[in-house]
Amino acid sequence: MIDHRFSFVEENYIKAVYHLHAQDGKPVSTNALADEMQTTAASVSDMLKKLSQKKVVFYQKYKGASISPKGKEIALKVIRKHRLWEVFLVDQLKFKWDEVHEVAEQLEHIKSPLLISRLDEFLGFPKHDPHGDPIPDEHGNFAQVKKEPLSEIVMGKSCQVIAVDDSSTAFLKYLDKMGISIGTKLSVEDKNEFDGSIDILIEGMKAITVSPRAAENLLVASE
Amino acid sequence: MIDHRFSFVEENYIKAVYHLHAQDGKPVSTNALADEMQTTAASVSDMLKKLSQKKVVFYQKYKGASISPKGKEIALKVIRKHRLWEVFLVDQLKFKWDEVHEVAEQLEHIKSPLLISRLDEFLGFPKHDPHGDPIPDEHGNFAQVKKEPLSEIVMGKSCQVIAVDDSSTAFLKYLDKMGISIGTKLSVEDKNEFDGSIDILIEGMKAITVSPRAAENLLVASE
DNA sequence: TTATTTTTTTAGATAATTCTAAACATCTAT
DNA sequence: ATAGATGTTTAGAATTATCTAAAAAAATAA
Repeated sequence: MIDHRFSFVEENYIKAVYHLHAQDGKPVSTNALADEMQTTAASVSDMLKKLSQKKVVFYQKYKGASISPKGKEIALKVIRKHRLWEVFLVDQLKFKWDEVHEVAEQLEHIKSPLLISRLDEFLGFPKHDPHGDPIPDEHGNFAQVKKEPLSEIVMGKSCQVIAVDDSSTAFLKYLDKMGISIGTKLSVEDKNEFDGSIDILIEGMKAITVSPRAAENLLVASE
Repeated sequence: MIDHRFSFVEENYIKAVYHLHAQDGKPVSTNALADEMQTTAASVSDMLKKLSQKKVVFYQKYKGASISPKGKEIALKVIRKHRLWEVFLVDQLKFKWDEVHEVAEQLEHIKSPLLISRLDEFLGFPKHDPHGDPIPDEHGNFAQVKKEPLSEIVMGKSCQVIAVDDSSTAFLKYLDKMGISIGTKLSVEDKNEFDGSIDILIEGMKAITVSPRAAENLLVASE
């Protein structure tokens, strides 16, 4: 079995196809990929043709692309690396949530299975990255917890913050100020009809009100 | 001042010119570089022309290349990153001496000043890498201890192992077995005329004999 | 259903890095 | 000092990833 070697750029395309394809299961359009990759539709077209030949995506002209089993394997390896490095940066090097992305984008392409298994061990085999996203194991398996926006939780229910949909600095700063982070347990106390804001009780102690905008971007797992 | 961005490949050439140039201060020949970079003289020629335009090397056709102040600055930054990552791999991730090089070659190109300053701090501001080579600070300064091969040390003198000239697995395994590592203090007890082997006393306790070949590749600082 | 708009693909160029083969410069030994 | 060996550079081509502009296909709206 020939083990293709993929360039950084190719890995990024594979990851993007995986992410966009995973969202709804429908093939990813050339334009959607161009948007994601910050490039032109022409470049995407060329690259999809190549990746299709390398059998990491399924691609039909004018019909978009979807991820192949081989592509999924590669994507999950890169995602595993990305998220492990994020844990390292935040837990060990005291990076803030919003400082890790650019660096992890580089580190995820380092090729060394030994490095990753040692890093995983060093970090204590974490199951989630600092944004609450699950970290695949070496076989690409991960437990996907059902994520819902806080805005969808019915009144009275308890839940735990496991991720955010918006990773902007502004939002993360807002959460910091509110005393909300990944892992925070809270219950929905009331929903205000007139503006959609939600009253929550953090860890059964502090009562605060969050805006509808915030509630849509806070992803929680209900208990 | 325009801040050129250098590719991985360019950084590797700059590093190679710095290392080879530093050895004796003479300009580096095209062939020597081709050898070091595992490529052809033609490729080196092309690259030197480019690096000369970017003012990181001084280069005259048929006369070889030497490092410029700007090139030295870049080389030292890359070397600093390489050695800090080596410390991380060995001290934190339990890599062996001979497992770190390939991975560090990749990690040294990650661009993030914050990452490196945090890593430096995390590691406790180490002054030497696992092979005993000094780690430049953020300004490129490092204390160069006078390194001599053990074979040059006069009888009766005490010294400390600070580096190795040969990083082959075979040699490193040999040292492991002998109980010698970076930092080992020893004294030269006797030199055997007939085969050039040297009797040493490790830490004033264990007496062993090392081959002339080993003595040439063990770099020590005499006290 | 045909015309118009949008999306996607191709064609043709550019830039970076590498290669082989051929030309050229320098060194060395007679 | 010159011929042959060695070292170095140029010329020309291949590869990867990108772009713009133009052509082709698909979607949409009258």
